[in-house]
Amino acid sequence: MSTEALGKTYDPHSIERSLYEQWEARGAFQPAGDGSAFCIAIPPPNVTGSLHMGHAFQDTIMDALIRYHRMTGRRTLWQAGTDHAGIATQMVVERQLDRIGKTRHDLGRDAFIDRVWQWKRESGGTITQQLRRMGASLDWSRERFTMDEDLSRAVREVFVQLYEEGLIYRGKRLVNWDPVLHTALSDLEVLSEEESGSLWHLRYPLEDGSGHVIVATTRPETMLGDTAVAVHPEDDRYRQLVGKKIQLPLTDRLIPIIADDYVDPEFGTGCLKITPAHDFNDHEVGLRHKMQPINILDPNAAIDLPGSPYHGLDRYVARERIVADLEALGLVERIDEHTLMVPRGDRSQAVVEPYLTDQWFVRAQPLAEPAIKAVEDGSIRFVPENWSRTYFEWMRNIQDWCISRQIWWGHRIPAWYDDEGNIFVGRDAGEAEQKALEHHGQTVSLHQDEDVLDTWFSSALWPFSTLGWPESTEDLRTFYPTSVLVTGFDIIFFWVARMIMFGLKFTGDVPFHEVYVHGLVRDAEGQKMSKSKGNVLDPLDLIDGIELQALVEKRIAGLMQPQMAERIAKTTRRQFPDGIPSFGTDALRFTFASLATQGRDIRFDLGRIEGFRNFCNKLWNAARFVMMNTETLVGHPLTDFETGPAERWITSRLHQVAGEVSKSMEAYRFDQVVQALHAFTWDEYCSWYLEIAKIQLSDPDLSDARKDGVRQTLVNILDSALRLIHPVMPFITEALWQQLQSRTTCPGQSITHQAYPQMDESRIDEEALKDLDWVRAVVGGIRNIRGEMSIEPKVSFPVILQGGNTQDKIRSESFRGLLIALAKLDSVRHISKDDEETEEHATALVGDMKILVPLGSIIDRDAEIQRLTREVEKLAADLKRCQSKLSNPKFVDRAPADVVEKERGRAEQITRDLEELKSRQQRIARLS
RNA sequence: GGGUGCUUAGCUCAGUUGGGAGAGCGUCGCCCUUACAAGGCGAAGGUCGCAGGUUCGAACCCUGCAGCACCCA
Repeated sequence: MSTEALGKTYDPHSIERSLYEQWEARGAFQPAGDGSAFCIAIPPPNVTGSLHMGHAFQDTIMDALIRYHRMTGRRTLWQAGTDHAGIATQMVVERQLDRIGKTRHDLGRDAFIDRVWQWKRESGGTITQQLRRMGASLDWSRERFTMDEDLSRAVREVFVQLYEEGLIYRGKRLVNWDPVLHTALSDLEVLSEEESGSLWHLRYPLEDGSGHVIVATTRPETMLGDTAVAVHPEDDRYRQLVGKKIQLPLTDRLIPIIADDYVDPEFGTGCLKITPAHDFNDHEVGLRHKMQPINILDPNAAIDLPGSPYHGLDRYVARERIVADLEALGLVERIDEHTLMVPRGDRSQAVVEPYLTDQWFVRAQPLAEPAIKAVEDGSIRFVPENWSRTYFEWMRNIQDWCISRQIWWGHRIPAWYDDEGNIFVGRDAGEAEQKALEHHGQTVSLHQDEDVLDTWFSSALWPFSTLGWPESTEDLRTFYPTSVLVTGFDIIFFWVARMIMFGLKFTGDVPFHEVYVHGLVRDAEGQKMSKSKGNVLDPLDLIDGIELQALVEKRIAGLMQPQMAERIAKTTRRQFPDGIPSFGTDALRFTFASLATQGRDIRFDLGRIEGFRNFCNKLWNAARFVMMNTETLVGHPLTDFETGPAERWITSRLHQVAGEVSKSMEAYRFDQVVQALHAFTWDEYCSWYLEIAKIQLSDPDLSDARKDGVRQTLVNILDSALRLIHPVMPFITEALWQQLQSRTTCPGQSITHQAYPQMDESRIDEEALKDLDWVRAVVGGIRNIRGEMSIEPKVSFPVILQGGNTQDKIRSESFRGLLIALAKLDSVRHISKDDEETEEHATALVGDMKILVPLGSIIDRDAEIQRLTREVEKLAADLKRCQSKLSNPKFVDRAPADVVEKERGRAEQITRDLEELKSRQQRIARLS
C-alpha cells in the first residue's frame, strides 16, 4: 500500500478483517520473548452463545491489557476457549429434535451425545468468530473446550480427590428442582422475582372438635404434605394450642401444633403450615422437630399420591381442585391478593420446586476457609476493592454446592454402583471395578451414575485445566497463577469464588492475583438489555451498521411474548430512525474503554461511539497529512536531527502522556487512558503541532536541517501515539503504523510487538513546555478577541504585545512567525510598558503582558466594552472569593503557608488584571 | 428485613492525601482554511440530591433525610 492508498475518510471495513487474518496467520498472539509471564484466561463463553455487549465490553478490557503487556515485552498469553454449557446446549439440540418430532429418549444417550458433538462442530464456532471481529488477540492455537478429553480428565481427577477426602458426598436433600428440564439446579441458577398471587387463609379443624386454627399459605396444594402447624412460642393467641392435634383436611392424617420461633407472628394469621418436603424453611423446621417429610410430587411436579383423588394432577390443577374442595367443606376463610417471590429456573423459566432427591454435593466450607484467607491476606486483590466485601459475605455464609444435574450433556459423574447400592468412585470404570473387587472379593457388575456435573464444576478448574493440569506442564509452570481475571460481578459466586477454592485446593496456589470486576452494560435509558424487552444492541451491528428494518425484525424475532412486538418496533423506530451507522470495531472498543470507570454499570450511548468514530477519522487524516509531508524520509529515517522549541514541546508532552497512560493502564483506569490519548492526539498533536509543522515546513527562512527535524518529529510522535493507542484501537493503529514504518527506525512487521512508549524524564524539556504554553496563551487571547468580536477568519490585523517580563519580550521576538501564522496576523511587535500606544485597542492579558488588537475598522467598540465587562465580572468574582479567604485571620494563621502564599499570589495577579481591564474599558468608553 | 452502591453542566460521566468545579456529546456564534465539515476557531452553561456537623477551608470526611439501582434473605 502506498500513501495514496489511504482514502480521504477512515473506513474500518477496508482494514479490519484482513489485519486480523494477518495477525492470526503470523501467530502474533502466541506467547513470545523471554519476559516475565502475563496471562489472562478468558471467562469461557457458552459454546451456544453469541457475542453480546457484555462480552464485547469485557473482551475490550482484556484485550487492551493483553496488548499493552505484550508491548511492554512480557511473555503474554490470552488463553482462548469455550464451555460446554450443559443445560443450554442440551436444550438447543433437544429443540432441533423436537422439530422432527423426536426426544432425546428416542435417540438414547450415546446417539444424543454424538448429535450434540455434531452440533458443536457445525455451529459451536459462532462466538469465537465474533471474538475475532472484536480484534481480541486470543491465542487460538491453544483453544480449549471444557469437554475436551484432557479437561475432562482434570474434572474426574478433582472429583475423585474430593470424594476421597470426604469433600464430595451423595445425599438425599431438598434441592431446587426444575420440573420441565427434570434436573436439580444450584441456588445460583434459580432467579426469584416478585409475581402477583394469592394468600389463602384455610381453616384447619382441631382434632378434639374444640375449634380450628387458620393458616395462611401461598401454595394451598402443598397441604397434602403438611406434617405440622407451627406457631411462635411467645404468641399468646396460640400458646395453649401447642401440643394439640389437627385433623388435616382432605386427608386422614392427624398433625401436631408445634412451637418454633421461625414463625413470624405478624405474617398472615401467625399460624404456619409446615411442609418439610416442599419448602426450604419448613424443611429446617421439620429437622428441628424430627418430622418425617412427606413427598407429594413427582418429577413433573404433579401430585404423586397413589390412591388420592388428586393423584396425577399437575400442581396448579391440583391447587384449583383442592381449593374448591376446601371451599365446599367451608374451610376457606378468605383469599387475599398477595405479591410473592416466585423462583424460576434461569434456563427453562419454569417455576422451580423444592424437591427431595438424591444428589451430589461439594462440602463447601472447608474449601472456603483458605479461599477467604487468600483475599484477606492480599494474595488475591479485587479491583475495585469493594467487591471483596461481597465475596466475603457470600463465602462466610457458604452453602454446600449441589453439583449433579439430571441431564446427559456434560461430564458424567465418575461414580459406579453395585446392585446393593454401594458407591465406587474412580477416575475410570477400571478403577471403580478394582475398588469393587477389593470390597467384594469378587467381580460384580457395576453401573455408572446417570447424572452429569454442573458446568461450573469444570469452569472452576479453567485457569489450570487449560494449562495442562494435572500434568505439571511447561505452560502451567510459566503461566499459572494467571495475572488477572476480568469478569462481571454477577458471577463472583458462580465462578470466581469456586475457581479460588479449587485453585488453592489442587494447585496450592491462587488461580490469579487480581480480579478486575466490571459493571453491566445497559441501554441508553439505563435499562438492562434483554431479548424480551427488545432493547438489545448487537456489538456487530455497531461495528458493521444495520438498516432500521433489519434491526426491527431482529428485535421482534422469536419473542417469548409476541404481544410486545409492536411496542418494541415503535421504540426502536423512535430511537434509531435511520438504523445504526457503521462505527467500526476500534470506535466501539474506545467507547467501552472510556466507560470503564470503577465498578459502575455503564449506559451505552450512541453519541459516545460516534464521537470516537470521528476520533478515528481524525487520527486517520492526521496520518495522511504526516505521510504526504514526509515522503523524503521513506527508506532513510533520521536518527539524529535538529529540533526547535515546538518539536521539543510535543516530544515532552508525549513523554508526559506516556507516563500517565502507563500509570492508568496499571490501575485499570481505562477511562483515563482513553481520555489522555484522545486529548493528546486531538488537542495537542493535531490542533497545535500539526498546524505549527505546516508553518515551519513552508517557512522559506527555516533551514533544511530544521525542516527535516520537523518531518521526523511528525513521524516519530505519530509512531509513538499509534503505539500508545494500539491496545485500545488495534486495527486503525496497525493499518497506519504499517504505512508509516518505512519512515521510522522500527523493525518488525506489525505494531503488535513494538515497544510500548515509556516516559523518559530526560526528554521532558521544561523550557520548551513553557515556551509553547506562552505561544498557545497568546494565540488563544487573540483568537478569543477574534471570536468574540466576530471577526472573520480571513481578515488579518496587526497585534502589539506590551510589557511583561524579559521572557515575554524574547518570546515575542522568537515566536513572531508562529504567532502571525497561527493567529492570522499582519504583524506582531513588542513595545515596552511605558511606550504610548497611538490608537485604541481591544485587550487580552497573558501574565503581565498585554495583547493589543487595534480597534480600527474591524472591531465594534460596544462589543469590546461588553466583552471586557464580562471578563471584569468574572475576575471580580474570583477576587472576592480570594480576598474573603485572605481577610479571614484564621485562614492566614492555620492554613499551610504555601496555600496562603498561593492565594496571595492569585489575589495580586487578579487585582493587576482587573485594574488593567477596567482602565481599558473606561478608555474605550470615553472614546465612544 | 440485612447489605452494597449511586445522586456533579441539557445528556453520559470523570474529579486521585480536603485548598482555584472538568471531559465527551449536545447548544449558540463565525468559517467549505489543500490532513480531516466525521472538520476549524470561539463561546455560553453547574445552589456538586436536601439538612446539619467537623474544619481556617467540604463535591470530597461524619450524621440524618429523600430518591434511584443492585445483591442476599
